[in-house]
Amino acid sequence: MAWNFDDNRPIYSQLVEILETKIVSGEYQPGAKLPSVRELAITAAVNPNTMQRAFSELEREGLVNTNRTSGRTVTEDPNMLRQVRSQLARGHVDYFFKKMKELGYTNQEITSLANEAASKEDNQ
Amino acid sequence: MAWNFDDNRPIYSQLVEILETKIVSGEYQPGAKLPSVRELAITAAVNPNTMQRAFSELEREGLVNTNRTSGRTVTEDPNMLRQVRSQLARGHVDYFFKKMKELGYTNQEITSLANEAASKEDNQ
DNA sequence: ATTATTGTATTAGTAGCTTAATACAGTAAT
DNA sequence: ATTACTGTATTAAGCTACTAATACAATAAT
Repeated sequence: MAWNFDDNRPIYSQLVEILETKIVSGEYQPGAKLPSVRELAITAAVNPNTMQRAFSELEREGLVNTNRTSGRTVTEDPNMLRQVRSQLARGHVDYFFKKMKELGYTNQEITSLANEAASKEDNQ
Repeated sequence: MAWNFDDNRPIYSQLVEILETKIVSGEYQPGAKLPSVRELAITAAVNPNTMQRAFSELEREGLVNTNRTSGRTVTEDPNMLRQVRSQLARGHVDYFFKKMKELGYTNQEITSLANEAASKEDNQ
């Protein structure tokens, strides 16, 4: 997953979303040590303060644990990981339907488009 | 469709999205006269300058026509309306799949969730 | 013990978004 | 002709996000 940002949203909140996704999808394994704030800031090409701000949010959610001098680790609680993953997915589904209905699409048309898109893309 | 904004994106760009949706979904009919900038600014509870900025974008896209002293009208070109509607829908579908795959969902899981959501919501 | 690395905090400057308050020119309505 | 309404432009102020440049305390590594 790439570190691409769109200009229309604050970077720190996009960082939160990206880091959450990397964690719950397993790209960062449960219990694994995360790169340091400075290191990740370089990787993502953002200011360390901005990365720090994103991590404050992840810390608040409980997805990461912080040891002041030895760095951060991903939570090892599998229930939390599953739950956050489901929440994020649910949010995407709801948002998708909300937007499509605003455009005037019916449930049937929406699922047809989804099935069509799934069959056209690379499998898995 | 309501005039609700989230804090994480510029209001003018959210206005563009809302106005586009109202137009291509038919809430604002083809050829119809639109409320004035000042009037819409009051309705949406934003500054007239912000609403003006949004309309500049719609004007640039060709979705509305501007008569300097008599106001704005929705385009009467049905092809343009259909095309923009499809573009917006396609964007939502693509974004939905992109985000779900980042979370580690397969095509099959994605379409299952979509079908499930469609059957649970109010029909149509 | 010394060094390097960790998270964290602070201060300053820049840029963009939004609001506010006007103002102007053209036209429709009266 | 006067009035009201149209889109449009300008200037100023306030706020937030972001970057930059440091600094400090705690700990791991040497």
